[in-house]
Amino acid sequence: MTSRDEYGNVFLADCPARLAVEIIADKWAVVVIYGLSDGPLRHGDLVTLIGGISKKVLTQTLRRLQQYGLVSRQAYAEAPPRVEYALTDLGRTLVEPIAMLTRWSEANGGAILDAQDQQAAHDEQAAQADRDELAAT
Amino acid sequence: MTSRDEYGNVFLADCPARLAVEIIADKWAVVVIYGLSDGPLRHGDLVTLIGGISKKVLTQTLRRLQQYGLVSRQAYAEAPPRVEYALTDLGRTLVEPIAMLTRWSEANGGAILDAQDQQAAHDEQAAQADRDELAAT
DNA sequence: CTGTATCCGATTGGATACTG
DNA sequence: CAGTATCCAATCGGATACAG
Repeated sequence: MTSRDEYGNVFLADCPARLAVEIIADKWAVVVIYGLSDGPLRHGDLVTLIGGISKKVLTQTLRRLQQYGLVSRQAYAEAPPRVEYALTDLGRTLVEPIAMLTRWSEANGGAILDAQDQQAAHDEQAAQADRDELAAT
Repeated sequence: MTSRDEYGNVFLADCPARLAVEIIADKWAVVVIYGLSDGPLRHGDLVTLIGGISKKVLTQTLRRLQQYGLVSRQAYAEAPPRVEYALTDLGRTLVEPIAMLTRWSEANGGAILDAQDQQAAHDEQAAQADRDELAAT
């Protein structure tokens, strides 16, 4: 019994622990869930709220989240049409884990940017070394 | 000041809160970090530990995590060559949020599968209704 | 063993225009 | 407003072969 088993084998493709990965391994799914965490929103509201997402992709994302039972869709028979999306009870249980990730981001975002800068500097240094080595031949 | 601002605007593309999303929104990155959480591993070990990942993609993922300063790479000048990957201090701070997600998966995996089944049944019902409607014309 | 390089099919996502 | 359909470019990821 290795410690890996305690974690529930994230590594096997059919393992339930991969479900969360499947869901949140989608840039937009996370943002959409987060955007709905304050309450129901309409399709157009989400488009404007979330920067850089297209209608098509938003719809796709919402459909997927519906499939998972994380988001519910309520259409009103009005003119003009109105459709509201909201988190289900199940979906709301995901808000806290996601919030934890954004908190991590806020806490460590600076460190990551620094690491990227250092990495870039290191790469540049290595590239310079390569050029020197090449020139020496 | 809306409650959204408290969360730090996950919605703007240049917001630091999106960093975690950028990192996590990669199926393999999560699994790799999780795989390294018990200690350093070699490239080949990771390939066999993680089911379904190719050498190429593993290398790409490791490079990206290096860029973020989450993973360190230690090469030993031996024959045969040996390379070990390990989480950095920064990388280790991500283990707990990720573990939280897998715990969520284990707790709610069943509910999601149920929701998918219900959704499938609902879709089938709707498809049947469509066929009926079509037949009535 | 640890990568890199190349080819190539599959999938993604954006723009646009159109329906209800 | 909400959503679909279509086209199209770009990226992803797997397989294979090759290099250090």
